[in-house]
Amino acid sequence: MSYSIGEVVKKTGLSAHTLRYYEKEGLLPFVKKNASGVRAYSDEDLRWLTMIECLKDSGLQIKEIRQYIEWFNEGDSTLPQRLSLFENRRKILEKEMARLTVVMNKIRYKELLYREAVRVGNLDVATNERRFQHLKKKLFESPDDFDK
Amino acid sequence: MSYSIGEVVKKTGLSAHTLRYYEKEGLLPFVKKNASGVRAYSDEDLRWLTMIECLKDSGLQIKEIRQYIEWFNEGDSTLPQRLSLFENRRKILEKEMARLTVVMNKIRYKELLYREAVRVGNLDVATNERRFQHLKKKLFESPDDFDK
DNA sequence: TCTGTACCTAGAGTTAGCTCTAAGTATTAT
DNA sequence: ATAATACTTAGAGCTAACTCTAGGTACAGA
Repeated sequence: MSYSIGEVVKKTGLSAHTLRYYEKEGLLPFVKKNASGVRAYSDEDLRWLTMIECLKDSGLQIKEIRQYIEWFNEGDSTLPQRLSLFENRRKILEKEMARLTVVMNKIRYKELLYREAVRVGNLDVATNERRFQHLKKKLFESPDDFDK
Repeated sequence: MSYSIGEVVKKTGLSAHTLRYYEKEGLLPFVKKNASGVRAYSDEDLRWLTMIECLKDSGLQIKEIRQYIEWFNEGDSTLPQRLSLFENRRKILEKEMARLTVVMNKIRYKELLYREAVRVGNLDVATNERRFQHLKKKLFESPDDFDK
């Protein structure tokens, strides 16, 4: 099976501009073209696009994805490099999730505080309520930094 | 207490360029300047910088942070808007954490697979091992999309 | 043959968030 | 007094990842 760029747009949700851009950046080195230059994407190309999306979602830059694809095409001699890429990425994702957890706590505190402030119609009154003072001390190292 | 831009650079880790840029974008509407135009940051300004960093970490754009600061300065009449901002942010962070969890599973699968591939020196052999076939089926809707 | 749609390339433009440069003023230490 | 350091502004430059434009080709249906 092969697919026109328009069909791939429908399948992937990427724009035709973006698909051509990816190709120019070396992310799709196997896409074939017919005699008049029109692209014909294979099922293999679509699987690459799925993988590219996953790597992109994990935070890899396009040039890093291109590097991965080059390693893949060089065969088993680059297995250690590829392992190392996934290890690093896993560590970065772990840090990112930890970071988001910390941010989430702060934002949730703000949401609760503002819900109370809206209820009583006054931010300072809400901020000075014992339970919010308590919560703030529990959550933050320098609690007053969160009075803004 | 007041601080020169250089002291704030040391305290916050932001560059002087970035601090002036933030001010130009309306993020620090209270910073005072002396007769010769030199900035003198107050403790209040530093607290704003902490809050700005938190909002930035939560994914807010600079113009959205400026909007929040404007609301803050307008007083209690804008409490509902601010509550709504934090509610939306909390929801977006929840989605982001869910997204990262999904991505993490895929990357961890790849890491395990490549660790085995490096051990046996061959990606195809590792991919075809029963436990990786099993893992792949468990993790993904279209497992073959992850053979890249 | 005409009309419309889908496709092509090369290259310019956009956006966010910095980051840096140039040219000048002010402050501090010796 | 002089040298070094820190500060100022306006505005240009950078990077990533698109996003769009202009001008053209290819082909299908009425």
